[in-house]
Amino acid sequence: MWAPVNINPVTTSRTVRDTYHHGDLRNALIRAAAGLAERGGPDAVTIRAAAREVGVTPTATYRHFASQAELLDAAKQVAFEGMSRAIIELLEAISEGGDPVDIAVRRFEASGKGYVRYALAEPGLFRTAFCRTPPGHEKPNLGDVAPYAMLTALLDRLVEVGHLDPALRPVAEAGAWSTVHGLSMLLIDGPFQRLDADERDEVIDRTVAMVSRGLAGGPKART
Amino acid sequence: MWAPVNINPVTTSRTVRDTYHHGDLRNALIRAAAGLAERGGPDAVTIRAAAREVGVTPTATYRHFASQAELLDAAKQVAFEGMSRAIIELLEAISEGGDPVDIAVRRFEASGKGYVRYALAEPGLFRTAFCRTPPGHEKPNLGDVAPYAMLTALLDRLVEVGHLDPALRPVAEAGAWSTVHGLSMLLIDGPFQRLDADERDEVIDRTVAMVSRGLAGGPKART
DNA sequence: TGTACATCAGTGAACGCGCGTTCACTGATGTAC
DNA sequence: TGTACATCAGTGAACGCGCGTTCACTGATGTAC
Repeated sequence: MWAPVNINPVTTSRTVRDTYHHGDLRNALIRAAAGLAERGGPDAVTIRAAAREVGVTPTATYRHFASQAELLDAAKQVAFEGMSRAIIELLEAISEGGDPVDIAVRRFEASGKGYVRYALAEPGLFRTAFCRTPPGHEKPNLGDVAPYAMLTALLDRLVEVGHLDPALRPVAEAGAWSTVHGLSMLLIDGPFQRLDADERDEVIDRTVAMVSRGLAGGPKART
Repeated sequence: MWAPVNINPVTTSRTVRDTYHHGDLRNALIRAAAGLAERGGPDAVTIRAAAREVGVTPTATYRHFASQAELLDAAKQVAFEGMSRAIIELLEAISEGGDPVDIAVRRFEASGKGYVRYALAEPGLFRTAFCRTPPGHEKPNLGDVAPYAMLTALLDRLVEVGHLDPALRPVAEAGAWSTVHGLSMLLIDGPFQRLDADERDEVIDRTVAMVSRGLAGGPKART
């Protein structure tokens, strides 16, 4: 089930430069930063390490990024993009046709599993995507976060199709996102990190199913 | 709803020592480490800062802790204890008597809200409780984590009382914990940190309710 | 087509910082006699 | 009750590290004439 798929094509090209001018330093630094994040998480994303990776003086970095925070932010963006790509990949694997409710639910569940799968496959990037942003630098708009927009669409579809009670629709994003996010964290850094592959799969399946049921509205539903 | 309660009595006593021998340096260092974690999260827990706080040489710390990792671990334990206390406090506020199903569900939901509440009240300690442990130093046994044992008991009770379908009982801990953990993370460091107090309360209430319904088993339950 | 020169993208040395950790030491404590 | 001495819990100086960031600079580039 969790076959290793090349989820994120971030390369760690350690290309040695042969000209004085690099030509594409900004992008090279972003790639290096992403590679550092992949291997060591957000703490590994430093100006000096990225410059070293690219084969350039730390000072050169300041032509392209005002500070370390900006470089980290770039890595963060790469991480988010990788996550979106991973989720979309799983979403698109769901065959169309058949019962629309079933399809909508399966697409929703696939997105959740894709989220967790990305976290397990790329823990460093996952941690980077969600590392603390210094106060004042947060993304102003929640809708700008791609996975959030994706989730909103999936939930809207669940309402259209009759699976999700409209009364339970408000802020349903929070519940769904929280669950897969928490599960990811607990699996990669928390108390669930010692689970073996089978236990992990069971936990993921049952947890995602729990969210599906919870959104549908239980028999003793309490709003 | 989220009235400020003194959840964690960790003091930051900056008591100046008047004897050469401290008398209780180990505990003083733990208290200092917890204070640092409270104010600055896990990254702020350093040997030097803790020693400074207590008014002692960094070297003195090594009489009581083999390394910085051990000091951090002590702070982590304090954080977990604080969390347990906060949750128990809310649990015990639920009046007994009346419909046992209702009580069991309300206790379960209170524990979830207590978890999130602690994260919001003490983000630094919360982050410390769940900060990455270097591989090989993880807690060996999940049952040793106090909140986990508490959660298990609450879920067992939900089965006894007939709210939770026994077929859905296995690994239900994972689903419940994941949701409140993810919600906490997204609220304190993630994309939900900009929500105002009302939005936040709505998100918490609806998300916890979603878990309750999901555990009970929805109309279109898919195991 | 050739050249002067402004602009741009890098270099290299240096700063100050806080960290974990080690070392040889010394002052305080308490116990055996 | 007094004292010698072992033990213990601290000190103080130092190490090497990697970091972010600044400075004056220089080599490469490309454009105007």
